[in-house]
Amino acid sequence: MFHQVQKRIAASVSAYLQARYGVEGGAALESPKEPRFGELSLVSAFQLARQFRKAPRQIAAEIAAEMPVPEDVASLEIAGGGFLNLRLDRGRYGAALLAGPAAGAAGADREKIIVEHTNINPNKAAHIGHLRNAVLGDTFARMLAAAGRRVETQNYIDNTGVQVADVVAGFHRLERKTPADVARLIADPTVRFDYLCWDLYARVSAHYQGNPEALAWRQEALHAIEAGQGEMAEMAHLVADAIVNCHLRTMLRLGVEYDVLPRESEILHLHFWAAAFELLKQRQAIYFEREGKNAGCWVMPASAFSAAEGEDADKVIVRSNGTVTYVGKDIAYQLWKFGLLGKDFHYRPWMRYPSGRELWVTADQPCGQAAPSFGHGARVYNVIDSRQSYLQDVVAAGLRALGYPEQAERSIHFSYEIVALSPRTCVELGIPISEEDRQRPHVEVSGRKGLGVKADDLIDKLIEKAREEVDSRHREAPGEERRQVAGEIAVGALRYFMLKYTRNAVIAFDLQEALSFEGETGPYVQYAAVRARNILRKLEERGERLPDFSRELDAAAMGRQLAAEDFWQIVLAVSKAGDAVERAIASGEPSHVARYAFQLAQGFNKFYHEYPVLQEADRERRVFLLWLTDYFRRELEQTLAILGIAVPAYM
RNA sequence: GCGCCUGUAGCUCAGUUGGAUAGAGCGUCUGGCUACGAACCAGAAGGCCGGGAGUUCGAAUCUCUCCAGGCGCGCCA
Repeated sequence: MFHQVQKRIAASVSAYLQARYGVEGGAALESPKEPRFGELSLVSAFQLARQFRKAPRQIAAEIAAEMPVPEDVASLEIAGGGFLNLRLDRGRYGAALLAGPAAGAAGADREKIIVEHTNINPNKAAHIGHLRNAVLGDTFARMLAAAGRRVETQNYIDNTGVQVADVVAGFHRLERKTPADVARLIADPTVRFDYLCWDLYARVSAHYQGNPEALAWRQEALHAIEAGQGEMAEMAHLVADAIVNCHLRTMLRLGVEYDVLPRESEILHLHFWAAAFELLKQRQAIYFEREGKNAGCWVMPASAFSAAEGEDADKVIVRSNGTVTYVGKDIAYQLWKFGLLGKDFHYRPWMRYPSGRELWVTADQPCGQAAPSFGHGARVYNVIDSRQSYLQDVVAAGLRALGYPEQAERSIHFSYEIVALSPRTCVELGIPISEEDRQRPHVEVSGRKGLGVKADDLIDKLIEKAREEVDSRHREAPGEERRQVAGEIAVGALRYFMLKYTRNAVIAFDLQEALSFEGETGPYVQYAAVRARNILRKLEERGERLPDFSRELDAAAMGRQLAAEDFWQIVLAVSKAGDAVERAIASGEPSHVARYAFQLAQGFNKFYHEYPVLQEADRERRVFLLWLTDYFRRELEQTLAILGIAVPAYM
């Protein structure tokens, strides 16, 4: 609500400033530092001061005297050196809240926003780093949807890459297994296939270390996979599909779902690269190098994507042996996302989520079932860790060089820093670390060596810990119910932990800290929502009903109640949810919503402590307090839903 | 060598397009359960915002410089 009111006021003030002073920039409105300064502060006087060579305070006085007061505003006053502080009309504001949100203007013509995330190599179990990616992407998609945007979630699967090839080589060469053997392992319910591959991949990598000639295995597997024939190709298919299912199951534990799985195999078989290659050559975005170290390659000049010059910085797109690099394929894929490639995949259903949502996968031929329209995004967010920013720059440069500057601008590298481990957590997990690492704030671990924390292990551990807490508080409740609650708390803790940091902060994952359910955590916020529900449930247990607020409270009553500074500040804070979401979208920073959720919970816990709602004797106040409780509940639930966090039945 | 990111309380981190007296959690210390169940609340201590210079009415925020740390710069993905 606050967001809409602020927009209305800004429009009104901007119109005045434009007419009176001819300024184009709009009204400089911000939230004052302290509540006593009102709800909004206009600082335009400072900016105008220079231009008109007058004291800021004098200009503020002019504005205060001449500007028509916007209808949401009750009063305005000059403060400090030239601030113009606005106070909202509390009764009007409260009445608007009672009336509920205005219907959103959602239309089918809304442009589509694509969020691509997760993108885990399908050759081993997911680890905590992947969880940060998935939770960031999933939450951002939820934020966009909550704000009325049309969103499509993609999870790209590199099922023909080196990492899959290495595991196939491991099965074939180290384990001497046939595709049938691998299929049996996958079907065996006692085998955790993704864990098995995790270890096998580490063994293969170690073997390469000691026996460099064994790298030929990788080439052998890659060729087989690319040709799409033979036992190894078959095995690669089995492994990748099975691991994708493992990943989907892991992610679903956190409530993460996708719309479509674009796969590298189809990009290959449907010759996406050939189409992109033609475009790149036609538009002269790349050129054939005849001499120097890149002789025989098609390269993109460094000037296209960085400040550096010279052939050293040029990026090879097609190798001298004619094969395309990863970046080249990524340019083709990125073109498809914007609907610029002139080609599309075929699709078939992969699975249906319990929620009812259908997940599709790309296919190289029609399956006979009508699929939704995928791709054709107006804006694309690629959730990829910050170490790949150089490559993302090259991809965007490719779009620009092809004559698509707007798309390059809207091709957003949604980068984030890695998840490292705290030294003490390494020790706890039995990961060997050097003396030097022990002194550092965090230690990066290697998936190649099989070190690190598997996502499912972490989730299991969190559930176990949550279960202990639940059991100690609710011995009487049915076991199945307690299991459910513990699961929701565990997921709440994990998702919040991944979201509370800004994207470019390195998370030093500390088991103890992540397992904590106190302070700035998901469970703290969940607890506030549960407490709000408890009050309302208690009311019904006492044989009462929730009043019809819009009938029992009018603008005058709201005005009377909101005259109390305490209540006004609470209502104001609760009404800023939409503001937090918009800020998070504009800055691409989901942590804003996480932090807002925490503030909201803090506000509620304080309210809960100070005002025994059900004991209130004054009738109007009691109805108001019940309304406020219900309002808190709604916003807490909605904000948690955006974060992908459930509200447990009890805590 | 070049490029990007980071440096804020003992620790981990916030800090809106530059705005009024720099915030939170953890940890430490002191209080508060009579069930709207304390996974909570109240209070205290704790800061030359890495150093320096500049821009201006105003800088944690912008510019330059130095210091410290991280990451990237493959015909790997």
